[in-house]
Amino acid sequence: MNYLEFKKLYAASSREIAREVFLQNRETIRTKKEKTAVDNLEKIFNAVFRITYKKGFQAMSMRDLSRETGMSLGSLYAYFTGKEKLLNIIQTQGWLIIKKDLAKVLTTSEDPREKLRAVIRAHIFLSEFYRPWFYFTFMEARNIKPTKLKAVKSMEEYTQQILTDILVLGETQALFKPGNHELTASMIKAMQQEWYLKRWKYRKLKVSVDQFADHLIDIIETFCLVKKRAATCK
Amino acid sequence: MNYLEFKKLYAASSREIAREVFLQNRETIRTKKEKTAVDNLEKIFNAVFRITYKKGFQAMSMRDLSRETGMSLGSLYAYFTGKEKLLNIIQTQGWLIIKKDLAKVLTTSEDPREKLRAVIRAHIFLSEFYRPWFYFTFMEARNIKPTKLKAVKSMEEYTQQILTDILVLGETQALFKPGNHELTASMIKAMQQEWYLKRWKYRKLKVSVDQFADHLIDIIETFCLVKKRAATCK
DNA sequence: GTCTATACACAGATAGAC
DNA sequence: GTCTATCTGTGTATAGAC
Repeated sequence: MNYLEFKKLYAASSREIAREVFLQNRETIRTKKEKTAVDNLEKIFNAVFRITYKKGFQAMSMRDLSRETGMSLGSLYAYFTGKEKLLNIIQTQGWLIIKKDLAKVLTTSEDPREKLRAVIRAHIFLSEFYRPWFYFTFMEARNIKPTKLKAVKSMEEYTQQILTDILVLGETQALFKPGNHELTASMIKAMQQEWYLKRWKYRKLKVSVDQFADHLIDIIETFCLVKKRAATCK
Repeated sequence: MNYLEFKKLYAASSREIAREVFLQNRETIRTKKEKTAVDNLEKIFNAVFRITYKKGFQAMSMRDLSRETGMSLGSLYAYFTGKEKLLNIIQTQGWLIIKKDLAKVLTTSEDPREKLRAVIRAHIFLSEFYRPWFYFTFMEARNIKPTKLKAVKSMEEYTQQILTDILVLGETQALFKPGNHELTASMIKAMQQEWYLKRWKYRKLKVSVDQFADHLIDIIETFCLVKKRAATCK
């Protein structure tokens, strides 16, 4: 499956996320009319991503956000009780998106080789589609209060566990070589992250998301599969 | 070469870095006595790393820094003209360290296979030794003024170019398979970065820096080398 | 060379008009 | 539902005593 096909099948739109945030925060959002609220939430999130990409969340002032959205300070505070709550909403929602879509992918195949390919691709494609959400969640992870911090680390652990499990399953079926699967899973995650952390680099190199995913899968399959046609170091 | 041997041969001490900063900023540092200045600079850098690891540079106040170093606000300003200058000093110095030590490694061997291993290991070992500097430089890269931004991107490009050149050289000698070497070099960089960005994960998995480097080299050699003994997916 | 006390700007947040 | 005007805390930075 390539990126275009994936996009059609799995990804919710940016607007649907805003709608979900609205539904889950109805009691604190002062604007009750759905269309207005969802419109504004979408505007707010996009503005946050634009500003924080350049200087980070802490350095973004509410006045910056007011300017970028075209909304007044007072209006902004109708949508969240404070700056910290806004941070919280974005981080929580980001994690929910990933988890939901990854779960769908997991059920697609029984063959560990297929499964591995599907999960690696899905994660990269999701991070492409929701790049601002992924980038933000990674870069602002430090600002999470200790109470919520556990949830973020376990998200890293959750996605890594999925990969490790597939590698272990493949070994029991004699499809994958034995080895330190946890470490290999970590390396896969590192390469996946590269895609959304250094997007500017790949734009410059003119590497598409499909090429990137194929290359990563090629490296991992050459390393893990018991037999494999001679791969090129492409 | 393992980490212990590397450490003895290449790495400057944390104190020597502070001394170099002192020498390069003599005109702006108000404290003229070398020992006092270097002592305090070392204390300041360590405090900055401890604080910003948890909450980032923007969120660190000068009062935080005063508390952590045990120095007063007034004293701190004797060492840099402002918070922004402090950021600048750390980022510049971090880059100088890496460049100098990497250059030394490059001259060690003529065989591309040896060279590739040496460069990959050296980068990981340096990032282990100077972990706070690497972590800080990566995470605070966004806060650099556009005038200095070019230097940071070219640092990423510089280290990547070294890897690409080795892969291309190896291909011309029929030691490495043909392929998209630039993309492979990117993937190597991504995995190297993983080591200093997610140190907590490897502490938990009880993976040493030597194991990590070996695993990364194993993956890349399995993918790139023309012939290779059957590798385990360890 | 280092400290305390303080100036001054700007942040987050809210009250109340429209 | 959105705006403007404003409160209050905290930030960076400095002046001047010791």
